[in-house]
Amino acid sequence: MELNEAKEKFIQSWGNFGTNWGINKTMAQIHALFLISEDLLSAEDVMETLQISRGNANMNIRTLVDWGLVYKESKKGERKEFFRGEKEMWQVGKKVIAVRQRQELEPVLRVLSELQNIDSHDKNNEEVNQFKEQMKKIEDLSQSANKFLSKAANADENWFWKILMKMMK
Amino acid sequence: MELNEAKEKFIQSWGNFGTNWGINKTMAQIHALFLISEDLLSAEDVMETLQISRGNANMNIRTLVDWGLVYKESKKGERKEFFRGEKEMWQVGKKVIAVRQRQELEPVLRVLSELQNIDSHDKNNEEVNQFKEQMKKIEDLSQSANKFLSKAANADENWFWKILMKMMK
DNA sequence: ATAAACTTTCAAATATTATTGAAAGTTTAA
DNA sequence: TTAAACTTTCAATAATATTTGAAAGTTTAT
Repeated sequence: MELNEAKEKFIQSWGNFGTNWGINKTMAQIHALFLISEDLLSAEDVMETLQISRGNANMNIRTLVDWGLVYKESKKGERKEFFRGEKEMWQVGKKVIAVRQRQELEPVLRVLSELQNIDSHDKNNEEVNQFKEQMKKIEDLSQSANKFLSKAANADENWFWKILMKMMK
Repeated sequence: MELNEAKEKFIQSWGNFGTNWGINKTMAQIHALFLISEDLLSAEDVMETLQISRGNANMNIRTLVDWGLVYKESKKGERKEFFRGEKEMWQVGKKVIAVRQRQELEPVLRVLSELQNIDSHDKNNEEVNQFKEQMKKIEDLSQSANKFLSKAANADENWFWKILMKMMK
C-alpha cells in the first residue's frame, strides 16, 4: 500500500467507525485528518482535502474544538485561523469519554432517578414496586459506569495502566 | 408520576439513549419494554405496545436475541413464539460490550494493523515513518481498550466491583 | 398432502440526520 | 469608518437509516 492510499483508507475507516458510535461521519473524518497531519490546517485545507463544504467543515471543526480534540492556533503573519489535532491518543480517549459521559450518560441518570417517584396510593402495589426496583438496578449499573468513566477521564495514563495490569493478572 | 406514564417515559428515554450510541431507536425501545415486563411477550405484544410494524418488531427482536439481551421461550400449549428479557443489568452490560467490541472495535484493529504495511522504497522517508508511528499509537490504545473490554465482558460482577473499589480509593 | 398459523424477508416509502452554499456576521488593517 | 478577509449561520437539499406491509417462507396439526 502506498502512503496516500493508506491515509485515505484511515480517514474513511475512522469516519465509518464514528458513524457506528453516534458521531457523525464528517466529524470523524476531520478528526482522522488531524490525527495524521503534522502541520497546522486551515478550514480551507480541510474543505479541500475532504471535499466538503465550508459550512460543514466549520461546524465540525468547531465541535472538535469544543470536544478538545482539535486546538485553534494562529500562524504568525497570517490572519486565517489554523488548527492542530491532539495527537496523544490517551488524551483523545479521555476527552471523548468526558464529552459522551456528560452528553449521554448523565441525562439518563437524571431520568432514571426521576422515574422512581411514582404516585401510588397502594403502598404494596406489586407492579409499581417491581418497576421501581428495576429502575433502581438500571440506575445502579449506570452510576457505576458513570463513576468509572469519571475516573478514567481524569486519570493519568500511568494510573490507568497500573489498573489494567492488575486486572490482567 | 403514574406507573404507565413512567413506563412510557422509560421506553422513550432508552430509545433516545440508544440512538446516541449507534443503536437504532426501535431496538432500544423494544429492549426497554422487555426490561420492564415481567411476563413473556410475543412479537405481537411488542407490535401493539410500541405501535410498530410486524417486520420492524421481528427484525429488532431477532437482533436482541442475537445480542443475548432477549431469550426465546415457548409457552406450553401455544404455538406462537414468546420472548423474555434479560433482567440482570450486569449481564446486559456484558452482552452489549461483547457485541460492540466484536462488531466495531475489532474491524478497526484490523484496519490499523493493515495500515502499517506501507510500501516505501526510501526506508528513511520521514512522512511514512510518522504515519506508521501514529497508526501504531492508535492501535496501541485500541488494543488496550479491546483487552479491557474483553475482561469486562467475561468478568463476574464481584470481580468488577473489586476492581472498581480499588480504583476509587 | 394440505391448510392454518405463524415468522421472515425485502423493495418501496418514510423519517431522520447531515450537508450545502449563499447570505449574514465578525474582525482586522489602514 | 470602510472594505477586504475571513467565519458562522441556517433554510433548502441531499444522503442515510429506519420502517412498513404485502408476499414469500416455514412449521405444525390433522
